[in-house]
Amino acid sequence: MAIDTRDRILDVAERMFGERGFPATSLRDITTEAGVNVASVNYHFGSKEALLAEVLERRLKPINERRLELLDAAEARAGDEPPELEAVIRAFLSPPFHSQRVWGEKGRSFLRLVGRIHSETNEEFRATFVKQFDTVFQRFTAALRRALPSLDDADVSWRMLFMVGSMAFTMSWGPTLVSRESGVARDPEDVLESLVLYAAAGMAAPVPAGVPAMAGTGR
Amino acid sequence: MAIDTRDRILDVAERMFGERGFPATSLRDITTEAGVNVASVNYHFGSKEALLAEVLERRLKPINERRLELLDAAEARAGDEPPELEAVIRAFLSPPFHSQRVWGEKGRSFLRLVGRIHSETNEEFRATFVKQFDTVFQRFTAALRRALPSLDDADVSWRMLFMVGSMAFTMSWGPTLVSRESGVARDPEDVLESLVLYAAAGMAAPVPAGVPAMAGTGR
DNA sequence: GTATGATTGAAACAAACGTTTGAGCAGAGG
DNA sequence: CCTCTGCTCAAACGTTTGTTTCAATCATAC
Repeated sequence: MAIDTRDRILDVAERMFGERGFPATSLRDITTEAGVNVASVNYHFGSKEALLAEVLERRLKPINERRLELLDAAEARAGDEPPELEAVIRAFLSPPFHSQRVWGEKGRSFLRLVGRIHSETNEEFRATFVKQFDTVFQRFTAALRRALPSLDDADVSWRMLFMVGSMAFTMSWGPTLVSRESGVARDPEDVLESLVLYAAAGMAAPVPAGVPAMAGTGR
Repeated sequence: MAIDTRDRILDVAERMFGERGFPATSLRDITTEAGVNVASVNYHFGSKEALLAEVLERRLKPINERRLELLDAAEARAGDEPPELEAVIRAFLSPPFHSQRVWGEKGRSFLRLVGRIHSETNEEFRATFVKQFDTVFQRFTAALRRALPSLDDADVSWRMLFMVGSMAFTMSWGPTLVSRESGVARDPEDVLESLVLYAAAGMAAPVPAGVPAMAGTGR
C-alpha cells in the first residue's frame, strides 16, 4: 500500500533469497508475502533472474563505491609511500559491515544473500555478477601489492581470497553459528575489528625463507 | 554396468550437487547421466535429501576422523604443554586438501559441495549436518584455547570462524577464481601451505591492549 | 468527461519437479 | 519346478515452477 510495488518486491525478495536461497525461493513465495500479484515480477523486472540482479545491484553499488572512497583516502594519506596495510584492509571490509548496521535486518539478509551468490547461480550470471567487483579487485590488489612488497603476486592473490572467504562466511553464518554459544561478541562493529585484526596479521605473515619460489616462471 | 547402481548415483550426485548446487540439480539430471532409472534413487536412498546426506557422509567421515587423528598426534607430541598452534591448524586444514589430491576431480567437486551446504539446505538438514562436526569443533576449540592462552573464548570462536571461512571459500572457488589469473600457484599442496601460514598468523594476532575486554561478562 | 498509458488482477500455460506404482526380470534356495 | 527376494523399468502421480495472457483498474492529461 504505502510503498511502491517495485520496492516491496525488492525488499521481500532480498530477504527471502537471503534466507532460503535463490533457487529455493519461488516467485509466489515472494509475491504472496509482499501482497502483490505474481505477474508483477515479470512486469517490473522481466524475469526471476533479472529480479535477483536488481536486488544485488541496489545494495552492492554503494558498498563498492564506499570501498573505493576509503581506499582513495588511505592512499592519499600515504602520499608516495605504500598505503598502510590495515587501512587498505579496513577499506575493503568495513563497508559491508557498516551496511549491516545501517540497514538493520535487511542488511543482514542481504549479506547472507551475497555469500550465497557464488554457489547458487549459473556460470553466466556469476560472470555478470563478478563484473561489479572488477574495479574493486584491481584497485585493492594493486594497493595490497604495494603494501606487502615482500610477497609475490600469487601470494597476494591467494591471501585476498582467504580474506574474502573469511568475510563472506562470517557475514553469512557468523550470527547463526556463533550466537548459539555463550558470551561471545555480537556487535557487528566488534566482529569487524576482530576480522580486520585477523586479516591484517594473516596478510602480513612472512613467507618462510625455505620455500620462497612458489610463483614466478612456471612452478 | 561395471559398478553398482548405488555407487553410480552417489558419484554423479556428488559431482552435480557440487557443480550446480543441490536445489538446482534434479534427480532426472542425475539418473540420466548415471544411466539408471529415476525410481532407483528413491528405492536406494528414500528421498533426494537422504541422497545428499549419504553423499556427504561418505566423504566427510574419513576427513573428520583424520582431523582427530592428527590432533591427537599433535597433542601427544606436546605432552603436558599446549599443542603447537601451527600443528593444530594443519590438523584441521590438511585432511580436506589431501582428499582433494587423493580423490582427484571427485574430491574437488565434493569440496565445492561442502562449501555450498550451509547456503542450500534448510535449517533442519543443516542441523543434522553440523552434528557431524560437533566432536571436531569441540576438540579443536579446546586445543586452540590452550595454544592461544592470551585470547578469550570469544576471540577464539570468531577466529575459528574466520579460518573455516577461508578454507570453505578457497576450496569452493579458489580454482575457479584464481586460476584465471596468470602465473599463480595451482598445486593444492601449495595452497594448503599458504592457508596454514595465513591462518596461523591471523590466529596468533595479538589483541590490541587498548580494547581488550570484548567478551567476558556482558559487554 | 473522456481518452491514454501505466499498472494490476485472476486465470491459465507448458514444463519440470520429487515421488509412487506395479509389472517385469534375474538369480538363489528349497 | 516353483518361490521368494532384490532390483530395474516405463509410466504416471499430483504439485509446483516461471512465465504469459488479457481484461479490469488506476491516475493523469487533454
